[in-house]
Amino acid sequence: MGRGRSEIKRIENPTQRQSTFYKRRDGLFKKARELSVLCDVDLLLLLFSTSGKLYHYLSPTVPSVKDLVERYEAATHTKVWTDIRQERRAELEKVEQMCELMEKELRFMTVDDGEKYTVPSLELLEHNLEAAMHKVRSEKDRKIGGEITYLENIIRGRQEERYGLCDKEFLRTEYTLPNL
Amino acid sequence: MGRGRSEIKRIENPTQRQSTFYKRRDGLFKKARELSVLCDVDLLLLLFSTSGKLYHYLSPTVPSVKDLVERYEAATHTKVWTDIRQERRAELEKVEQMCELMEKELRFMTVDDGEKYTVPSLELLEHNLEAAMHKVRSEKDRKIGGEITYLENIIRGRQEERYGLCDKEFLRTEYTLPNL
DNA sequence: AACTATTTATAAGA
DNA sequence: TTCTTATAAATAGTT
Repeated sequence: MGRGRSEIKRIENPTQRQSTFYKRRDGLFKKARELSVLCDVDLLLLLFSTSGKLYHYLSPTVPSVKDLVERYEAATHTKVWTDIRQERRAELEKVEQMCELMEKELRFMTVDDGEKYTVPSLELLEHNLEAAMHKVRSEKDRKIGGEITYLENIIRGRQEERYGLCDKEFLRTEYTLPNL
Repeated sequence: MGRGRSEIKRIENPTQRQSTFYKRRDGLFKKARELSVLCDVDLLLLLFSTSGKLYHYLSPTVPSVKDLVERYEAATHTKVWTDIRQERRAELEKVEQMCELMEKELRFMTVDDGEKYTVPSLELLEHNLEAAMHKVRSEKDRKIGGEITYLENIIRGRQEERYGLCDKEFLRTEYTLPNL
């Protein structure tokens, strides 16, 4: 556009370059705005002049520069901020591992010697331990009971087999103990 | 440009919008490239079409997107990535709180009903519970024993007081029970 | 900044 | 999509 010249190379004359910069900068921002509105497009335009001055445009539909740059990351897998994220993730995983360890340790019911218990809290602890113990014992009994029933069934099966009372299907089943 | 229309508003017809998008997108990128070359300008153009496809341009003079976004941060003092860090910190704190809660809960020895225990692990659990119970009981005894000794001392003190065997200092002390 | 001769971009149509 | 073309818009050079 304009009278003459069309070659695209750095304009050496500073006055001319500055003049062209103003005109084309305005043109570019206008085009960016128009495109984002006409075609419902999310865009970011960041621009620094030679003098270091910032000009920028962000589509009204985009909440923040961060938002768009994150989408850029996701799209390119270029992970601009990977280091920050990985740092945090590592930190998080460390805490989670500690959590797990602690859970295991505590599950096996070690009473902390360093902790200073009061008598009422010790009584509560005792009560809870008794409840837990009760649960554990009845669960154990149930399991062992189940095992016995299972074995009894096998024995009955064998007897029926011997006396010809079982069907063909039953003969083909394998006898494996359940995982106790 | 082109035949007719100049109003800038969202193009509702999808076919027409797509067509316009292609043409104007190409135009915008061409202008961006030209400006960066002609006027020696650092610029970034990030663009997502409605379908989510990314198009971008970065001046050849700029080493990376990160670089330009950091300059944007510096220029606006907007600290684009601060909130990411804060976000992560919040996440971390949440996990740590969960940790603490879990610790408390597990300290009070609830045996998880949902957990599927095997007989040997139940026996181990039972063993641990017994050990813990033993600790708790002896600690309770020690505490109660201490209380008794303390009370005995007070009684002895009273007797010494009565028989004039105590010193003046002792008379001024208060008898408060230790926090049991 | 403004002006205007030209070039360029692009809307509509094919 | 892609091309063609008539026309609107942008802008180089000038004032």
